Amino acid sequence: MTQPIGPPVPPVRTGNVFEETMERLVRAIRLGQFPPGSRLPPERDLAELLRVSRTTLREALAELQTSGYVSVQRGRYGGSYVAESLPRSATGETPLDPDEVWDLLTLRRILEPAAAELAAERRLSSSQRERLWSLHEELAGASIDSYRPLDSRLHLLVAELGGSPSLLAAVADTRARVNALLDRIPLLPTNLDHANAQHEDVVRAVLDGDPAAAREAMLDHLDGTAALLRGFLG
Amino acid sequence: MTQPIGPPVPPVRTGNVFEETMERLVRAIRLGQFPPGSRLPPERDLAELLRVSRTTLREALAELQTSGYVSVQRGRYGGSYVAESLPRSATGETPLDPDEVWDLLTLRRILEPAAAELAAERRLSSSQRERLWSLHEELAGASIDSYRPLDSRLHLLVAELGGSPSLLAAVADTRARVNALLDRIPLLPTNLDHANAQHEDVVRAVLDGDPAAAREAMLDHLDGTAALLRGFLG
DNA sequence: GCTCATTGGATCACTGGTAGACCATTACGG
DNA sequence: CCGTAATGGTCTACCAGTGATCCAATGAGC
Repeated sequence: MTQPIGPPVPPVRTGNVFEETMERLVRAIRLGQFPPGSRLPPERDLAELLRVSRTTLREALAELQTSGYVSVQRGRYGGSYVAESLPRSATGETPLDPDEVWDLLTLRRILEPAAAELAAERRLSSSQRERLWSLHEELAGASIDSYRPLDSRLHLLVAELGGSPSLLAAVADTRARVNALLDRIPLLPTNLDHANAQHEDVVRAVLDGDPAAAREAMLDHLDGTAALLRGFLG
Repeated sequence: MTQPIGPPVPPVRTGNVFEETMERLVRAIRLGQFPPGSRLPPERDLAELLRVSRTTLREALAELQTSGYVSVQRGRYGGSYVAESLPRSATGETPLDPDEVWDLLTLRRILEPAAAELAAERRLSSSQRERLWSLHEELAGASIDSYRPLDSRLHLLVAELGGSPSLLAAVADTRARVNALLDRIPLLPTNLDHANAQHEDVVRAVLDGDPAAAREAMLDHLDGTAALLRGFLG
């Protein structure tokens, strides 16, 4: 007979609107969707984008301001500007949960190489090619403080070039959650050099239209940071 | 410079609570999480599960009742019982969107073979093995009316055995969306026979602990229904 | 056949969130 | 320098959704 149990039924609502709005904004900023130094859309537009009342959005923005994610200026050409260096998400040394780490790294290892492979299969427009390469260069020259958001941005761009919106969404989701784990461990300059070299391999393979190489390069890259994370499990 | 655009920022709230609750329930039923003929949890429990007031849940259940998904009985040992044969989701012959079809099939082709591979890598308990095999047998003997939910249930079980909750969630999500497409095309007995044979290949490979075979078998199976869907694009 | 636990059915005061109008500040363009 | 457009700041009436309580039906077990 069929057992009554199965995969969990996700709740319709989790937390209140304010909290969810905060999370969305923090997530978008940490994913580099609003890069360091850039301006957020006007409150009215952003509220519409998030399908949230302006009142609630403003509460969230106020909170983001006090926690140092954005600075707000009034008047024409004012707005909310993303900080150049994001605050470390306040995790009072919460220990990493090994199961959660394995879970997320497993999913990421499935999604991102597949996305890179897809991207390499596609005929990219010259503007897409330029965007990819210039983002890679910007990242290679980024300071350690603004590195993570731009890193995510590059990975998301690769996923975007794969052409599947649902895959892109899945990559973004997973990456946001992996980021939350990564924020608990230090970012060393040595790692950055490795990462930049690996990024270049991925970008080159995508631009060369070599799917197998793109997949492998991405796998190498991910396994690098995965090892880093696992090292902090003890 | 960084371009202002990027992957979309998902809205915090979509639709009202009633609509979302409906969707969750329909989805869970169509995914076989509440198999045909089974009883839903009591309203109070279900409301808590969905984090929704009982009032709202009851509105959704009433709607499900009138559209033929469940039948409700009062009194002790009463409750909401899932129909043996689900209503065809009322799509007034909405034409399939080729981009959406490609998008979802692409993601599914990434997730499910990976899940099958993972499942085959793991040492399964004897109760897990039995559950998998008995579900396969139940599905092979299922009527054409109750086939789809049990089919989804089997796929979800394979994903569950992979051991990654996030991967399971992603598979469930994708499958729910693919189901919505599949509901627009007829289900032929011939296809069922093929599917059952392919399911058996997958299940055997998982039980044999042969990851590569499991991946391949799942790919074969998916490409079968994918071809079916593409055939209806013209 | 009573009893009682378990379930669905109904009602209502309260609140988080919304929509929309209006005010305040700033900087560009003439 | 002034006017105006674009932006953040504030206030308020309203309502969807909640949660709590009570009622009604049903069937198992004594």
